[in-house]
Amino acid sequence: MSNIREVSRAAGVSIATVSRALSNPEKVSEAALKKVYAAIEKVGYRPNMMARNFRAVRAYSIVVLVPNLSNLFFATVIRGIEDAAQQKGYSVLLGDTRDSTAREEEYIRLVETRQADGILQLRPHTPGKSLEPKVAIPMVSACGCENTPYPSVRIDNTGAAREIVDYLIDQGHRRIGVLSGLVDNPHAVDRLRGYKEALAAAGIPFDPDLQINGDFTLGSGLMAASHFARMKDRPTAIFSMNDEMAIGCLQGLKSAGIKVPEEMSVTGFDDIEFARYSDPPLTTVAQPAEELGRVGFQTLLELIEGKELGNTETVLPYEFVVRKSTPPLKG
Amino acid sequence: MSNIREVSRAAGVSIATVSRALSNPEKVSEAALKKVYAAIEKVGYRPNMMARNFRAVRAYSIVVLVPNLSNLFFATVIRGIEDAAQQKGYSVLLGDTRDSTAREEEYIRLVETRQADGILQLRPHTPGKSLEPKVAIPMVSACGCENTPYPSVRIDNTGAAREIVDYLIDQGHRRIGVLSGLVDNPHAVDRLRGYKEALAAAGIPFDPDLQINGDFTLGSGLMAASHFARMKDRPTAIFSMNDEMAIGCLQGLKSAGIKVPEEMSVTGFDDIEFARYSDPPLTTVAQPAEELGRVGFQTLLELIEGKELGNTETVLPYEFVVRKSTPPLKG
DNA sequence: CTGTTAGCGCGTTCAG
DNA sequence: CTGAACGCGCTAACAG
Repeated sequence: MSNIREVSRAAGVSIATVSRALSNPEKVSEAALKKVYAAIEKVGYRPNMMARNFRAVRAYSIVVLVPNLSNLFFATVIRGIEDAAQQKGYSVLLGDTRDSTAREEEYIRLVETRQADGILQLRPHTPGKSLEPKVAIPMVSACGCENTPYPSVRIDNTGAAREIVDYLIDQGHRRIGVLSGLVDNPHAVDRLRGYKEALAAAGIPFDPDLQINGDFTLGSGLMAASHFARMKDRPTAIFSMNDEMAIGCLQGLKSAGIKVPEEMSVTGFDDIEFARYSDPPLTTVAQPAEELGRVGFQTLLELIEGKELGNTETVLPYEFVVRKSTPPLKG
Repeated sequence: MSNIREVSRAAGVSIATVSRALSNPEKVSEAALKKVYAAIEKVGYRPNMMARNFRAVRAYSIVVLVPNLSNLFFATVIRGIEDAAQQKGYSVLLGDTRDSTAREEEYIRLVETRQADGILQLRPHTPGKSLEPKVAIPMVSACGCENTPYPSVRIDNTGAAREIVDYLIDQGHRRIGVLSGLVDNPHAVDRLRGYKEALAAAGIPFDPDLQINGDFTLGSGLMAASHFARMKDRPTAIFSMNDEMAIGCLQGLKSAGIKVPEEMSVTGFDDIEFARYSDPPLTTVAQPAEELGRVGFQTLLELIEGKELGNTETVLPYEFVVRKSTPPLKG
């Protein structure tokens, strides 16, 4: 627990010289530098970052708000964030909010009390329900949705959904079920719009009976499957809004005796690694998860450093991935 | 950005009184309290935690070192950690080290420079390769292995592995493949011992050809499957050391035309949520992941607060979960 | 190039 | 019960 004063004593120079030797070595003579480095070694000095940051009025850390850390898509985004943050000397404070705005508020306090410099929000913004952007709280959305009222980085969810459903229609499907998220989930909203647009473009009327809302978990996919299985006029394909639900759905369909993909096509969204290992492997949309995290961090850093960004949107490209869960419809 | 001085001015009391009103309200008169609270409201005061922590010589944060955040088992442990930490007013700094000791060292620096108070290590300890415990760096292992040289919380990996393999033997298997981790991975070491003990107890000789080493990822499970599939004298069951590899293996076996579980039993380890949704659902060992995290944090907190723990071990119970991937062997 | 001085925001003496 | 004064470890401004 030695401090800068001990170093200065051991080196026989002033405290200021030690400080300069560390942050502006070019302003210190060779001789003094040598003495300082030797002294640092000798007394085992480590600068106290709390003191340094305190002076700098910057915590050099950001908080990442994630609705559910066990969601592999989010986990991957976080890896990207951490990667970028570490390169810039920032640490990442984890806030698993379990979809609770109240918990989010608690983490906001970390930046209000200067324990963190900004917020990277992974939960998409729901007007009237989510944390509203506050001035003086740098915040950016790292895997957001349309109409986010603060800077965001995202993919074109609507377009990606449209592309998937277009593909299913091309494969011959006319009755396409949709396994959505909760009605007010913004990702669900955007993707549902894409689904409807694709249907409309093909002249297929939207049938509300074919929409089942889950919550992006495996379990809700399983539940949804049993609904779909029991329908009198069952769909021939299901567009699921994430891979977890699609995989849950796969199992539900099988245990209902429905063969996938022979009797039912299923698509996912995100392209988590498990999507390649399901049976059958899932046709899905690959989001550039790590990149979303990296770009999200960079955007946040600009905000922290004082740039005015308004509610800039950065839209990154996605990739449509065809696997075996969507063969052409027979008959 | 108001500070305590502004509050004191607005309230017409001294700085010390404001400070006391916040941390020892019982030592302040009713009248003064009211004035202080009103002033805080009025100037929009938020205590500067950096300053407070700086004085307290405590960061009120810990760093969690995780080898791979995309591993669902670790993600769940972290949820437990964060839960416990938040309750005690601590924040969690994330360190995804991607199995690199060098990266771990960088995070150690965070506590050396007082940005964090201690380390919660999720990577099991490999002698001569892992971070060695340093005095003055509070560190605990939250899902450790046997012979960890600092306080640890874990399950009985050897016992759990033995129990799984015993069960396979009971189901009639004599040739049981093992899908291990890398040779120096401590979890692999402990679990391999359990595998061998179970074999020995049943009088089955250990056959090194039946051991394939992966790296706990889906991909390595897939690779291993093709090895197993090509063996002349193929095993009738595979004990995989985690669920991800087991699920990867499942797919590899299927694409090699081997039916699971009819022609091959497969077991996992950890009981991640996907284990219930694979085809067939996996027989596995459920680790109390969140609890490991919670207890790990509590142990670390004791260390931070100055208790001497030596290399205490806390062993938590696991649960053996039988699903459909392990029917009795026919013939 | 170097040392001296003055705080950053807060908690904690110690008198009153 | 209250206030003035000091210092935590460090950096920045200013002289020399």
